[in-house]
Amino acid sequence: MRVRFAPSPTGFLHIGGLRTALYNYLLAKRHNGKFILRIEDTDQARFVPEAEADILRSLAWAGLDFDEGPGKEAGHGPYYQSQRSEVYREYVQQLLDKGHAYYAFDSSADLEHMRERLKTAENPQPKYDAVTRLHMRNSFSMSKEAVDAALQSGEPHVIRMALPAQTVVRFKDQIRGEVEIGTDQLDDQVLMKSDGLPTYHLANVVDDHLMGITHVVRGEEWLPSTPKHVLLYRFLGWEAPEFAHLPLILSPSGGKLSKRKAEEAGIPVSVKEYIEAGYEPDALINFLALLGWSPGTDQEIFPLSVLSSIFSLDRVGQSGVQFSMDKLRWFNAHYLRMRSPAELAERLRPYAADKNLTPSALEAIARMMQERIHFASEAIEQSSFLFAPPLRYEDKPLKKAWKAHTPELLTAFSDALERETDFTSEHLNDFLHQFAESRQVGLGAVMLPVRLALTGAGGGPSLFEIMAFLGKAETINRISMAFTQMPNQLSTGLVSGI
RNA sequence: GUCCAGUUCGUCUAGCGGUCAGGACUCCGCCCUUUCACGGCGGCAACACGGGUUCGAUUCCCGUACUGGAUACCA
Repeated sequence: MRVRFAPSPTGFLHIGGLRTALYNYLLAKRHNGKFILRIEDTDQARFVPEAEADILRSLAWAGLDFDEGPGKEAGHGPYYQSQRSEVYREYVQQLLDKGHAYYAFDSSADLEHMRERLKTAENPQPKYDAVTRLHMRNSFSMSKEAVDAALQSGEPHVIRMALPAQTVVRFKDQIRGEVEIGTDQLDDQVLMKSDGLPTYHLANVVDDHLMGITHVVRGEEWLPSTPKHVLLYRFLGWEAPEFAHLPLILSPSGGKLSKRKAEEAGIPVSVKEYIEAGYEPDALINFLALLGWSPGTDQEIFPLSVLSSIFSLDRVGQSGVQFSMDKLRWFNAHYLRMRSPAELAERLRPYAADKNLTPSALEAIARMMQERIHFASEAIEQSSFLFAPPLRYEDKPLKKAWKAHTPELLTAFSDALERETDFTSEHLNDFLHQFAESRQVGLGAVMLPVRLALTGAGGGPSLFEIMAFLGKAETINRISMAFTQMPNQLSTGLVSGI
């Protein structure tokens, strides 16, 4: 089995493109086949120079390594369509010779006029078809001599596919079953543009055949033009590959996930944005895998390696799917939690660049924040209390924490802490339990005010971990600050001295 | 307009003639916990509609509606 992902370098890799690449990759891996990358750069007008590098970078980030492609020649290259012009010329000549293609000299203005003239309410988009072509400037309407002369004089022209009239093209789609479309619904597709480059339709058929592609897995937007491709294979005397058209990713507001709609919904469209936002690649991959494919069981967590062994086309859905940031966020948090503290610490490092933290301090933060973050970046953002005393306390827990006996309790606690030498979280845990017991108070009576004094918030990581991280001096310092600031905030709503 | 696809909780989905229509995300409640979170338990919530076929349709067939895609010298 040989499959390919064939993006066009017209922009940053789209999230939907990544999913198409993923499904191709998984199918290849599942069957010990080859995953090929081909750059379809036949549109000079829309070419974006940095797009290819972005595609390569995005695929590598996601872990989708290709077996053949740019920089990985394997006898089927080149893998850039712009470098294969000779190849296309050869086959288009065959089509010309067999009468399955013809020259057309119409300018874009001519085409516009034709469409304008033939346009009616019932037929808003007139086709360049078996009837229309007789009234245009091409091999059908012109004499052989006139055509030759035009070619000789270098008149701009395209080569169009001569569609047979009144023919029903049937093909099997791996996901949708039998599909049939009549040629009366299609037009004489341009195969070779006036700039000498092929259109997608020609290039894709020629390349897929020459590269030995056995399964074409692509987006559903290609379904209606597949009959043209089937016909092309037939005209060229080739066996067509299997086709599988994936359901499209829809925006939550409906419609294809376009750049504009995605932005409105707060969904990044390009993979680049996910990389920059610090998403976990395995989380995105897992999410994308389940967006249109189902394993048939209740399991949802699948690393790429596992997906590679269980993926199959027959479990790909047929209907469009909406992208859900909520679900993706959940996957991201889940994968973050699956990391070891050391691994997570490495993920956090870029976000703590300005903090000058030791590896063990970073790992301590990783442990404290692991279960309460959805993104790596949040660990540092949400633990600012580790680096500076609170500017104010949360009102609700403060009211709950500040009782009549609290000052006295905190004083005693602070004094006892002063005498401690072992400031590990394990020991602090024992210490605090003993303290509460000796004072005949519940744990909460002392822990809530202390937590508030240290972090300013009613919730958060283990108090003992926090104390251990801050160290003895800072812990005691923040508790003593609380003596004046807590009553102050309670009576005036403001914190003094800050 | 025409053609091609599609339609199960808000979302992703399981289901392939007989199920209390299952799971996940979101939301809500309870438990665990010093707190928050994680986790556990529980709850809200779906077969687009109308005809057939059948003893019986979410499941098969036909139609309608709706949704999406295509209709370029773009992919």
